[in-house]
Amino acid sequence: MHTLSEENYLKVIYKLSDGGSERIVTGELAAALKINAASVTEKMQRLADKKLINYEKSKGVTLTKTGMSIAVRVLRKHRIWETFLVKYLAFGWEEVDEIAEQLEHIHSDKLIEKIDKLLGYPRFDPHGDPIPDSKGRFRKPCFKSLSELFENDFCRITGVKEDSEAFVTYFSKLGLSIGDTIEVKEIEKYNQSLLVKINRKKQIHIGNDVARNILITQNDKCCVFGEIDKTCPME
Amino acid sequence: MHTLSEENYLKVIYKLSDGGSERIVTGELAAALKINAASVTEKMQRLADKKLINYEKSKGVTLTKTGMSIAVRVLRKHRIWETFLVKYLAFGWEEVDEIAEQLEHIHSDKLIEKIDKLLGYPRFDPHGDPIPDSKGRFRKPCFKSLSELFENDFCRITGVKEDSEAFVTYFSKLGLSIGDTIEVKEIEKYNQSLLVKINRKKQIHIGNDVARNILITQNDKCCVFGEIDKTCPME
DNA sequence: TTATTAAATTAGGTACGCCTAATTATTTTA
DNA sequence: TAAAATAATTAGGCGTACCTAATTTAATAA
Repeated sequence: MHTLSEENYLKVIYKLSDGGSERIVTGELAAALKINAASVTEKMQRLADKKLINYEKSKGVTLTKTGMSIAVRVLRKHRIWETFLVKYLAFGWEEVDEIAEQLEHIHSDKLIEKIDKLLGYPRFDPHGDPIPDSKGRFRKPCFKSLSELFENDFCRITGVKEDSEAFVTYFSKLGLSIGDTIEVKEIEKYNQSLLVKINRKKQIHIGNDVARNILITQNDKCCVFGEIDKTCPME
Repeated sequence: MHTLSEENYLKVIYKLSDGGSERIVTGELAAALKINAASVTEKMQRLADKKLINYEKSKGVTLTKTGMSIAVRVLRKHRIWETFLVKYLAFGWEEVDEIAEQLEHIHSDKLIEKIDKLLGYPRFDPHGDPIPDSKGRFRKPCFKSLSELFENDFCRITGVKEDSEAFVTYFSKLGLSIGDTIEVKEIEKYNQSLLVKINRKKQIHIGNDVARNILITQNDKCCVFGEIDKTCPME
């Protein structure tokens, strides 16, 4: 079994490296974990000793096979718990991340399998993130973020990149939901903020910092015709 | 918020002292927590500094008001989670203690209240232990243990004193369940082991060490006539 | 009541997870 | 490419939670 601290480091490396593909540098980890860079360096050395990461001094880290599998398992638990909290206990999707941060470290495979079963083996959590199955497999949707679109592009919101309560609350406050269709009407030259039309109705402004954290899928013009199930955007 | 270690110490003191009434001595704690007595002494000093226990050197500890309320809250969470695991996830009652040991430290009042509600505010957990309500109140049944009975006494099993998987599994293996009626047929002079009749049918032998950990209630001869609901002994 | 035994405490050590300040690498940019 | 800026690492510290060994305190028996 691994420590809470280990699981957290591996999870954050996994997320920052977008599934283990990119090399992550000390400063990024320090910022994400909100701890001092010196502490991160120290921990990197210990994780490398345990063969959980590949660490090259001053050049950053990648996950090993083992490290990756631990990270994915933690992520699986996190997302299953989030789904449970929203579907079974009627929590708002913006308040579940904090609780799931703790629940994801409960060491009982049997428990998480049973909850997974209770939920009907969902493949996506309430934030639109894919839930790895018990063997660690999941469909990794390589969605763009809203900030990558051009004027007049259509898309559908599939998830958010940032899980923090602050962001998710703001996202809701803007009147946005997962599953919404978006049409980019205008991109402001000055600061790349977007004027968009939501569900072919309301028009709002979205700052570039926000747009970067909104994940979307572009089915060409599909979203113009297809019915979209707003309550269950994961199917 | 308190640390995991603090919560565990306070919980164990509470349990050993039978609800905070008795004074607990270093060695008992060391044995219960399976750590060295020197480490316990050290921790006692820190808990005393934080006014969570009353500590007199070499004379043991009692809980303060604050310490007691933390212990009861942890116990509440433990027992609610156990009930959840058994009722919602079909865990066996002998396997839930270990998982609840971890779940009891999740810091979210809202979460535990929601689970309590989901379960319909149960007052007893699957082991027969009372669940404190959100204000810390609970009915403390001062039941005897089976080992205190005399020959020809009748009683009904209401719970167990020891939660360990080893004990609880053995308890089941003997063919015993909470709610069973017991008639003490004979007490062996040599080692105080008991020959008992379960539910007026099967006769078995129970060692004194086991009998000490079985809690019972004696409703005079009531159990002879009254119907007993074996599936729900808590009501 | 004193000697013996048992239990609790103190002293001193390890590992972890964090910190700040000083040093060394690496990148920028002039 | 050399100087300046930025990032990473090392050195040295602190608090917590454990440990063993030595000592002190309390309980028991002679």
